[in-house]
Amino acid sequence: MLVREYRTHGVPNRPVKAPLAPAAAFSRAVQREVARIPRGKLSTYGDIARRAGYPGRPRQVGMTLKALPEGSKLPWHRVVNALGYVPTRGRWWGVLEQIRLLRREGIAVDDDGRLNLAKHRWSPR
DNA sequence: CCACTGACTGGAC
DNA sequence: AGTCCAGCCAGTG
Repeated sequence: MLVREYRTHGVPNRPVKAPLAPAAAFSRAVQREVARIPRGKLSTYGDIARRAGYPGRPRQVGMTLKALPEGSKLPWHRVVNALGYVPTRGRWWGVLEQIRLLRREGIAVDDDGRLNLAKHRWSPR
């Protein structure tokens, strides 16, 4: 399975000895946290980054999700931005797909991708 | 090497 | 409530 991974050197409290080593740990941590989001619930890039142990790295979470393989079973669609809408930046059809998947889980999303984040935002126990 | 672009966020104003 | 901006860091040209 091809999953592009990103370096995490420079992460506060988590110095990486070999700067050129791919950060498999980052990718794995992110995927682990995304996998925990229950059906019908939402999370944000920032939340995932924090829970994965990399606070302040929401952008890298986005990069990791973007790099997921086509048939990934990960509920990547449950991750939206902190402003409460499905991110469009740098994507084309992924947006419509994400909206479709969210609606299928009972989350109301308007055609512009806006949704009620406060209502569905998930916090792990 | 420099500039710019990404599935971002929190704080400042 | 909107806009700006620094921080973020791998890729690309």
